[in-house]
This record gives sequence, C-alpha cells and structure tokens, in this order.
Amino acid sequence: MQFSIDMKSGVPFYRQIIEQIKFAIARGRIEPGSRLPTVRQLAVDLAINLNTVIRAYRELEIEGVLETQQGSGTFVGRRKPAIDRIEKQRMLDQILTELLARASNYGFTIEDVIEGLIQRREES
Amino acid sequence: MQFSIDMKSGVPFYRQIIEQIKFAIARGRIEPGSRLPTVRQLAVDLAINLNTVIRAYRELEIEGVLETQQGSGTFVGRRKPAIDRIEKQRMLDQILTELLARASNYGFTIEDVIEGLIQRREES
DNA sequence: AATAATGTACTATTGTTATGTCACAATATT
DNA sequence: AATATTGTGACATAACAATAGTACATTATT
Repeated sequence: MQFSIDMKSGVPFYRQIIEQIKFAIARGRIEPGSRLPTVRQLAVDLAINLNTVIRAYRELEIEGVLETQQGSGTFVGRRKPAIDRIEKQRMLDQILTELLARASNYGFTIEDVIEGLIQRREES
Repeated sequence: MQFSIDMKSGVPFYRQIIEQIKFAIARGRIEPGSRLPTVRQLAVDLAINLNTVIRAYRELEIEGVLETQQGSGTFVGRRKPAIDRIEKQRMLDQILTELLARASNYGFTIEDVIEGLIQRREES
C-alpha cells in the first residue's frame, strides 16, 4: 500500500493518513489483520515526523480500525470501517474543489479540465 | 453567489473561501468586475471571524484575482494576462497529474473524477 | 541472555489558524 | 457637512499542527 502526503492541501498530515488508511481498508486494498508500515518507516517514507504518524495510528486505534501491539507492530482490525456514500462524496468534492481552484488560476474552465481528463482516458 | 464553510473538513477556512471564489470564476458564475460580499457581511454569513475573510480576500488580491477599493468594496478582477499556449497546456497537464495521483490515493478512478466534474458542471 | 525492532511517553519549540477588539482611512450616501 | 459603509492595521490570545529529541516498554529475533 502506497501512501502519500499533499503538503499543499492545507489538510493536516495526520488526517490525510487517517483518511487514506480508512479508504484503503474500506475498499479492500488492505487486508484485515495485515500489518501496516512501522511508525518510523512511514515517517521516513512520507518525510514527516514520527509523532505525526503516531498520532494518526493512535486515533485509528481508538476508533477500532487498527490494533497496535507494542514490540510487534500495528495491524488492521477485523471490522471494516464504514465509509458511507456521503463521506466518499465529501472527499471527492474536496479534491475537485481544490483542483478547480488551481485550474482557475491559469484561466482554465471546468470544461477545459473535463476535456483534458477525457483525453487522458482515451490515451490509456 | 452562495458561500459555505465545512467546519469539519480540516481545510482552513480562509482557504475554503479562496477555493470557492476561484471555483466560481472557473465555472463562470462570477462575472469579472462584479462585487463580492463585504468582508463583514461574509463573516456574518459564514459565522466566522472578520479577519479570516480579510485574509482570504487579501491573498486573492495579491494573486490578482480580486481588486479591493477601500470604502466601496471588493471586486472580481478583469481578465488574466494571457500565457503561452504551450506553457498553458503543460500547466494543465501538471495539474491533472497531481489530481489523479491524489484521487487514486483515495481509491477514485479517472471515471469517478470525470463524473464528479460533470455533475458539478450540471449544477445550477 | 543479548540485541534489534517495535510502539509509547514526555518535554520543548515553532509556525499556522482562528478569534476578539479597537481604532483608523477611504468612499458612498444622506 | 454629517453619517454610514467599506476596507485596513495592529494588537493580543488561544488552540492546533508539526517538528525535534530523548528515554522507556514490550516483543521478536539471534
């Protein structure tokens, strides 16, 4: 599983981690019971501070999404987190709003963006 | 023009305002030269602090998106300086690449993104 | 038993975000 | 001319986010 942090989005790093893990589990991209990267490793991968990763993992453990075992690692719980349609929509909205704001900076309209995406879809 | 703030998204308020204004411009929902809500009025509408609105407007003015006139209001600026067409295309490519990378982190496909954008375009 | 790897706890520091408050400056309205 | 409306400046304050560094506790590995 590949994680990443958008440094420019304004969304707190620990929240980005939380959201990505939740979404990955909910979509079956991470198996229940499997082990996540160590807090130190993920901190290195994302080039962020150890404490920020800890915070994300801890909150997910409190929510019951993860199970941590000192000494051995952090694991995905058996109960899948429920991500309803509204939450997904909200996430997508957030991403799109940011995109369109950036596109607008360069004079692009929503049409330009859609067209560009469709072109990409065709290419692949 | 209707604005709104998502208090729980984690995105700073002033950035949400900035993005919404830019988004509205990208959609053509705000005419160049038209007047925006006063800083005080928008602060009341969104139930946030005056200074937060000021910050959003100021950043947009620095970017050249808005033009403020003390005493009379804040207005949407006239057209942006034209950029080289090739440069522009490269810019759009870059924006789209970033978007897709981010969207895929949350499990969204290019189809999801296109669909979401089309939905936005339809909204009136 | 010894070592390494893992999560945890703690303190300190810095920068950002949002709020509150008051006063001032420029323009529009009466 | 007087008043209201608009944007601006300048503080202070609180909460939050992220970083840095050190030490400790538990488990797995050798």
